[in-house]
Amino acid sequence: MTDLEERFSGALHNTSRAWRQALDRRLKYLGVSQASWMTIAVAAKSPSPLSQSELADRLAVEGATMVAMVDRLVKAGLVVREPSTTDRRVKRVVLTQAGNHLYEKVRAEAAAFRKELLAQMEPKKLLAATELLEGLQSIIESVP
Amino acid sequence: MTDLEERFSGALHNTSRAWRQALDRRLKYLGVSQASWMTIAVAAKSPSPLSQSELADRLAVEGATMVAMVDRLVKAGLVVREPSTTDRRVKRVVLTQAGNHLYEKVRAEAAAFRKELLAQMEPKKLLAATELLEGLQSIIESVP
DNA sequence: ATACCTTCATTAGACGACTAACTATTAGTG
DNA sequence: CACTAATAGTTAGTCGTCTAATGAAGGTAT
Repeated sequence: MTDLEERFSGALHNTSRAWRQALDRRLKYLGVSQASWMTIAVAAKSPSPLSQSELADRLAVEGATMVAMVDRLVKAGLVVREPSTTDRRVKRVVLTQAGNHLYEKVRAEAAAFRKELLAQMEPKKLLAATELLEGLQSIIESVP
Repeated sequence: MTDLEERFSGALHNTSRAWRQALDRRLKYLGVSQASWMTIAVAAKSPSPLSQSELADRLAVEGATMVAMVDRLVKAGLVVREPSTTDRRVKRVVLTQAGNHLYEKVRAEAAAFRKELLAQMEPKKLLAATELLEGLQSIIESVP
């Protein structure tokens, strides 16, 4: 008697996990993980350089996590820390040329992968599932 | 529509992440994470004690990950390692009484939480979403 | 029976996430 | 203005995950 709710829960977590792993495998040759790429993407998309706190907020991770992430990205030569001139607590994260170059390549790969995976899905059903997931997400986030 | 695909992808990952985090918060008072609980659950459900490799397979993690997990569980007094009598490479993972007690409590909590979250979902839509996710999961897993 | 190959568990090192505690700096309130 | 709040970044320690390398044990083929 596999309960539908249990089945949904399993499908949700397994699919999300499998997706991440498959994308990580696909991007491995670029030497960059999804978490690193997402950080670079958010930094790249912003018109003006973001602080580490702003990056952490937009990626829904803690400040301490972002410190470690930026450490790695700096070490890899993809970004630099630039002290703010107006607020001496703040350091802005700026992409290097290598960072921008990498971002363009990775963005194309990730979009292609997403398209490939979802090509066989019926748009109507995909929309219905998206709406259900979004509704569920706000329910979860409103739980104490 | 690339837009929908991107929206779905975001909803999938965010919902899964939010769920895990919320459940972890809910189970925090028991002092056990979902990964630990899942390991204990698989061990508890098996009629005969499983080896670490079998546990790793069923939880879809690597052997090295399971070594660390069992280390923590042993340290917490929830399981013990028992050398196999027939194959001296193998160690079977056996729940202690504390492990069994904990499992019962956590299982009830997780099921209640799942029910609570999904209570407002329409069964028809939930089934459709489950089927879409399961289909997607097998597509992802068949990707090289 | 020896040489080779596979499997099981382990260790070491890295990544990515968290919380808790800390320093430095800024902003707000009396 | 001075005291207090809050914010930005950091460090330290833990968890969970991975890959790669290793040692011990079991199988297999010649």
